[in-house]
Amino acid sequence: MSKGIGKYLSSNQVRDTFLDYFNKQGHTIVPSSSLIPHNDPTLLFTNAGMVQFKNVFLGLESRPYTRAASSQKCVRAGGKHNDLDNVGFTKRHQTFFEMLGNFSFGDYFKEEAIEYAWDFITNVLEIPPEYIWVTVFEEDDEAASLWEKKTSLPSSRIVRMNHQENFWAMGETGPCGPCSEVIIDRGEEHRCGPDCALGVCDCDRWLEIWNLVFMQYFRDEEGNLTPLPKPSIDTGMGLERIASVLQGADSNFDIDLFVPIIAKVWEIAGVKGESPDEIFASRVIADHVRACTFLACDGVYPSNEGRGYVMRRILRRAVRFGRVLGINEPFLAELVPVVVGVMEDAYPELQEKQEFIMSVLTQDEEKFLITLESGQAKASEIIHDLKRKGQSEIPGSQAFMLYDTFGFPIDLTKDMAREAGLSVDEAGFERLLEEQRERSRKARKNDEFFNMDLLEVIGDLPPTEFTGYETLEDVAKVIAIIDGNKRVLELPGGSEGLIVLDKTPFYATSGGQEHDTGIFLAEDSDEIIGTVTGVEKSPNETVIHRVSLHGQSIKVGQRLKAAVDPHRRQGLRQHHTATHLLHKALRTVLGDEVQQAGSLVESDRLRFDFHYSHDVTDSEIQQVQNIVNEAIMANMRVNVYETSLDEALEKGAIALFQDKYTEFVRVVEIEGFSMELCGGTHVSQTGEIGPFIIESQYSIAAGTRRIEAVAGKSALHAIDHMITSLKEIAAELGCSPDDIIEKIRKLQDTITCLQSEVRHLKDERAKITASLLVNDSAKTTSVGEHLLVVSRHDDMDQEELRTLGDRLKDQGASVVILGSTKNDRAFLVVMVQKDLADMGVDAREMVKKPAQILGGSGGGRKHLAQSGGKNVTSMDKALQVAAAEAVRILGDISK
RNA sequence: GGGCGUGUGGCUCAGUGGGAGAGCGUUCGGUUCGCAUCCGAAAGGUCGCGGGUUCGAAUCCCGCCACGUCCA
Repeated sequence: MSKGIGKYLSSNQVRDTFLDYFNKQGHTIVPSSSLIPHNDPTLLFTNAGMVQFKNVFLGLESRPYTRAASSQKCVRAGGKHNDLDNVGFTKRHQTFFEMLGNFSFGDYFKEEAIEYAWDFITNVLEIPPEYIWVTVFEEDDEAASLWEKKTSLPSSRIVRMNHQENFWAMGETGPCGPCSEVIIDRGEEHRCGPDCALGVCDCDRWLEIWNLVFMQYFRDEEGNLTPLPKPSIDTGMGLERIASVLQGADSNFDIDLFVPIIAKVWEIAGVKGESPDEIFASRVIADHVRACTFLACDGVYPSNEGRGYVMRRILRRAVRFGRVLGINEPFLAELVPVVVGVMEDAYPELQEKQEFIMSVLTQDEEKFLITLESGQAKASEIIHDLKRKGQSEIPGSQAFMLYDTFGFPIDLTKDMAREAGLSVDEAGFERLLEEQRERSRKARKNDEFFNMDLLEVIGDLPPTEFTGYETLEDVAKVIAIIDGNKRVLELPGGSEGLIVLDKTPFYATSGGQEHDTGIFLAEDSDEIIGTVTGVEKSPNETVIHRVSLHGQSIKVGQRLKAAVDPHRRQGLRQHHTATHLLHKALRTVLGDEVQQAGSLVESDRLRFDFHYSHDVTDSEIQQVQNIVNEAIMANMRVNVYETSLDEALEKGAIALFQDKYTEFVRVVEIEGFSMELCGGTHVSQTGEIGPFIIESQYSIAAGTRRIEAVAGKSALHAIDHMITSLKEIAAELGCSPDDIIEKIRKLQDTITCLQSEVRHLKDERAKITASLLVNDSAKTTSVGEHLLVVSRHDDMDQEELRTLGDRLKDQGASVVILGSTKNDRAFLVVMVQKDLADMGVDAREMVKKPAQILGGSGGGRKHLAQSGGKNVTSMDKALQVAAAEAVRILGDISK
């Protein structure tokens, strides 16, 4: 390890020093938000420091401060920014990292941003100016001259870069602007070649450590840039990168945040990190286990879709590199305490959830090991098969099947192929993968309410004021109408469209609670204008009503009366408050390990998903239900109020999304029982909820369980239904409802007895019938030394005929032909003794012709053939024909 | 959301349109001082659910459910 540049600081010190510095410059220190972006459907994970401030930059949300600084945990994997497959190959890529940033929301701009950056780097971190280069956007003379004026940088080290490199945008439209990067020149010895220069190559000599974004324009749909009235600053400095500079680490993985984790990996694997492979694999594992630890901590769970799927991919990649090191059993959980130890100062929540995180990781590892094992078996089979056929390449289709269907990683397929001396058609594999991607993308279109088009159309609309906590009816003004993803001024009568009001009593689908429905009325006449069938809320809190108009049209600017359906709302309130009671009851009965994973509140039922790693017994569910019902009967007050987040948390409120740092949060407190942050609508006394019934409890994924329950009227209906059913069952069984179980058990016993008795009797009857038949000259024919039995037994089914045939063979019959008609169907069974069948006497030949006569077809095996048809009247004829056929064949064999 | 795969006894699975099976486990009996082993026997199945095709479906077709897996 070479000597560091600047002042040696531990990573924890870097983080503290940064926040401390900006705090002294009047910045509010904002804690890292969750890795799960709140209310942002366009983003899979928080991937930059500015994510939690997005709405502030867009002017949709205001904060009590205009300058802020944070150290933000980030994940870049899945979605647009995907570094997953690069991790390990480079010295800098990580799936999980921390981003240090300072932000100005219309406060200071370029000058201060540059001054702070320079001051922090040269005076606080003590990095000598001669190591520093900066880049600016080629048209940004202002930034270039500021660097020259405000710092001691010579102009030769201020490099202008093009649009692609140094112009930043949030999306297709929205705030954007030039940026400026601070770069450390690590010295000649790190150069990649003779042409090594900033902006020319992309090697490790030139280390970008800090990006300063100057948000000064707004880009509209046509791509026009208009200056923002209040330009803003968004900066980002990778903690691991700057730490690597200060600590003289060759790569990010050589800093103090990684060293203990990598050491533990080596310890588990029993290696010393001597070969490039060992170093490579242990770096990947260290990065991935950090990502998985933090993801699990923020409530992400490995699964087969969305965020959970990305997490699973990270986790499984780590496991695969574990195998490279010779680790063949679950080991990631052993690394978690090391990660926690390194990170807990900055993220104390890790310590609290350590056990939980460990069990989440181990569970998915175990699953993956099973997948690998079965994939390996499949791959062996394929390879064996190909070698037998003398082929030298595994076709892309086979490799893809292993990957796609059985989850067997392609590189493992390649390894196995290599060991067997085969190659893999990788191009074919890639082609199939691309086809699959294309299919998925196509199927994606148009299935969400907020598609990109709609988001664009409503982008400039303000948040809608929600008045529905206080009232169910309100007079409001129409401020926008959308018809087929286009803004219009008028929506004609009889049609459907989306309507935005300046304020609304309608609750939009959010926080798991379903939307209200209701009607729009004319302001003066109370005539119904339209029916509201759906209500959604955009990411910037604009409420959008899906409305089906009656006779008259509706215009922008018009005033109308918005009225919520009170019955539906009451159902929603009952089920929402019941959900809070249920949540608390679950934690009381099962412990604090219970963590809400999802919740759905409808007007006639509720669904509650939660993480819990053990079985839940019926009696525990019963206890939970009792606690909820007692809480309802106690008729507790439900207080809803706004307070600051800190105060709410201090009082012990359960917050699901700690990253939603608005000034005030809404607390729903059930007096003396539970307290949660919640934006939903609730009853005012728990007694309003009525009866509460848990209808089912089951597992929806490993470690995740779901409860479905009903309250209020739905619960009454459920109870009614159950009582009626019980009464009907009791009446049918001729006993009282209390005795139903006992009665059914008795009946089941009786059935079992009868069944075995019937089987026994049928067998007996078959034996007797058989012995009568073989002695009945009318039913038997001797062909040479072979005995043929032909007989008809109506009302027997095929199985009974076969049993009878078996008994006849026992008693010496060589060939048995049995017929039966039952329920307007004709059956024919032909059986041949095994030795005769081996000699070539084929039962199938005897069944073909008669089958035609019966109006069907038939077949089977040599010793047993069956046929049938619908011509029941031809049964005797069919038997005759079969018999004649048998005589002929037996005659041939006897010669 | 889309694709592929799987679903058969308590468990692991075989069974490519014609009589529902194997191994392990369970119970009983034998062997043994006893256990393991070994021998013999028995119990245990709506072949995930629902339709369809067929004389006949665990098997073929369609729909649904669950699980696995890849893609988005």
